[in-house]
Amino acid sequence: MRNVTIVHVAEKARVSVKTVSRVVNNEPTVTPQLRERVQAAIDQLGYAPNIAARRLGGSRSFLIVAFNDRRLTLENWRSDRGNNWIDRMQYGAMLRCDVHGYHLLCELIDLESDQLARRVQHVLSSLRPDGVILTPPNCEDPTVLEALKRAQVPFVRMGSAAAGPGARVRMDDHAAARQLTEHLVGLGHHRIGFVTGSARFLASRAREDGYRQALAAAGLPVDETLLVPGDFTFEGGVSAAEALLSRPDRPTAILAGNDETALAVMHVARRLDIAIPNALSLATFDDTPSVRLSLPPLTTVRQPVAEMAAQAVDLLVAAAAKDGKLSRADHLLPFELALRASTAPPP
Amino acid sequence: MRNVTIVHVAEKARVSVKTVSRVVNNEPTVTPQLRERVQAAIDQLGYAPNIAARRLGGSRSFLIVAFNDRRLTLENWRSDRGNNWIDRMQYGAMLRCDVHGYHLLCELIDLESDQLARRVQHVLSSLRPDGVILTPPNCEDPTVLEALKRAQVPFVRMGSAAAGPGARVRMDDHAAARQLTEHLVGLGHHRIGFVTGSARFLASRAREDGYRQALAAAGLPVDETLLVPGDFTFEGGVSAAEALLSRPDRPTAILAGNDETALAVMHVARRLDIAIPNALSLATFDDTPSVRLSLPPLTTVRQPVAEMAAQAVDLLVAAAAKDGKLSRADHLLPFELALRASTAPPP
DNA sequence: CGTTCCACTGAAAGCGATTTCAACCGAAAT
DNA sequence: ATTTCGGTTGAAATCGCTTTCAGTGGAACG
Repeated sequence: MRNVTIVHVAEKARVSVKTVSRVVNNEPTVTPQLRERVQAAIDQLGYAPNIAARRLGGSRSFLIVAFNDRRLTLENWRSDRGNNWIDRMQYGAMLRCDVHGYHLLCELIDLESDQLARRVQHVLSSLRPDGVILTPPNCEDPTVLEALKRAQVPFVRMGSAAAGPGARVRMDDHAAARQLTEHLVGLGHHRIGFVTGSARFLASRAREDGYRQALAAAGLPVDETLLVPGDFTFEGGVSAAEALLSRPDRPTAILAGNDETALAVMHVARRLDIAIPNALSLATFDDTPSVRLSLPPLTTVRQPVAEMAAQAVDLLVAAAAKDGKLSRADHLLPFELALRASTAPPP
Repeated sequence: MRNVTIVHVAEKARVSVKTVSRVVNNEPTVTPQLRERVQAAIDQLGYAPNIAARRLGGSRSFLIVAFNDRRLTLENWRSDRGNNWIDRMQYGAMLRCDVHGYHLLCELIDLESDQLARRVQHVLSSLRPDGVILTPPNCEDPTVLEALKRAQVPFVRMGSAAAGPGARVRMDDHAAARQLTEHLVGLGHHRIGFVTGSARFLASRAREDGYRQALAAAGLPVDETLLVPGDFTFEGGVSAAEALLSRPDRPTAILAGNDETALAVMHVARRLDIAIPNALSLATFDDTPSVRLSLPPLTTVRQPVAEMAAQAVDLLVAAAAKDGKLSRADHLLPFELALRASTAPPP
């Protein structure tokens, strides 16, 4: 019973090794009759193809590598309230890997290490995965991207709007901003401030566009003075919030470009004694834990992490099955609105 | 530069393939001079041995599989407050894998599935890992254990005191109970109740022993009537707590056999209007999130999950390097006391 | 000085799949 | 009736490493 190989199956089914291989790989040119006989032998013997041999003989490894940042991972479980991005990514990826007969291999990398390029290259060359999944912050790291490109391994960047090599899978920032704005409009808000994100990121533009579009669709004018540039940092958020909230005709609601910015807005509001959500509604993006656990918890957009990972796996597997080339496409996935206590009708 | 194999290294270093292999595997019988020449070639070429070929040619696969329960995983990240056992396990395991040149492969299994045995067997026979790490609740599942035993793959059960095949790595329940009791004694408690755990589990006995030993060491008498049997369930905890707390000479502190029991004690205390920690101190084991987030948060023992995983990897790698046999040893690791608001000096 | 032995190095045979390519067979075409 | 062809099947080479075993040279020994 131990060590059942393709040869055993072939003997039992009285066919050649190659025919068994055809059945296992679902190749079309096998007569139904033979296929059935072979399948029966496989089932009876409990045969499962050896992945190492498959990799060595063929062109695929049936392996997908996910690089996780070591510091982030450590921070996550240390803090007891870390975001669960990695878990959700793994879960989604594993489920799809399973379906495709693939396996997910998680590797820790340290973006701060001077051995980073070497490390990535070693992992790739010893594992020779069919594809790599990158999550923030790895998917923005030039060293990692360069190493992947040099190794010519297909990869998907998850949850990052940054331009660059490899395919991208992320949520639809435009639609997210639109829906968040619609939510505020639906509550009765007319004057909605927007602390925009850093212009370097595509996501910022998309979010601003979504905001404008939602207002236009609601027949509301866009007051350009309510659009204040932020830069995704707390400090930037503070100045922007001060500008918005110290005006006599201050907005009744604010959309923050990201979570960090939102926390800054909360900070300023508290200082100015503006109650959230009674005097000011606040909504933001990303749904990091700090925002979920803040007082009050903030209304945000929740990224479909598991779904993104699933899609990433699908893309990589499809590429491997074809020619090992992955198009540089940009895939947008629907997201989830987390309506929480920070948004309410205007005063 | 692409696809550097051992042959290329051998040619560059002007030695045989076998010698390169010896250097890579750190075999002793290579002269320092040769070793250096080979190592230089390896570094210059950026060579990393192909894991698939290594597995196929040799007896090791350099792979360790960790089985995670699908439902638990899903529940964890859905609930937004799941315990981070899995993350911590992965982190610890990965770090050690890295050191040994191994790779960690996480696989989801569904304990409820009727395909469970098949699934486990398939994973093992296609991956042929050098070892398997089992976490609760997988490490108690007879189907999984049976499949592992039949496949003759070494495995480590983490965090479970249950007897059975495979090696175990867990915390020292005896010492944990002792320290928890000492903590209570240190606060000034003399009458400390103990709702013991289910007698089926070795951990229960160990905890009870630790409790007794701590009392003895402090020169306190053991009042046998303060030891009430629980069974690790909420209901069992309720009856035990009622028995303890309705006495006129009720204890000023209670040690609960596990977290579930502790929650039951809290429940009863609240009903009887006994304030924690003012009128009653409460401490427990396991540190599941429910206990961390309860009001007040409970003093507990925190399992050294990452360290246990690291040890598990070390054991498996050592076994693979030797003869592929893993002794059935039981390894105890030090733990961490989480002193929280549920324990205070007696009234 | 020849033999034995040890320490080191290398040649060749797998490991279990895929890939390539040749062989086969019956049906359609000539 | 023979050739041709498309669709199936199988034989053998191959992937990159380890394992096994044979060989080589020099020190130690009689």
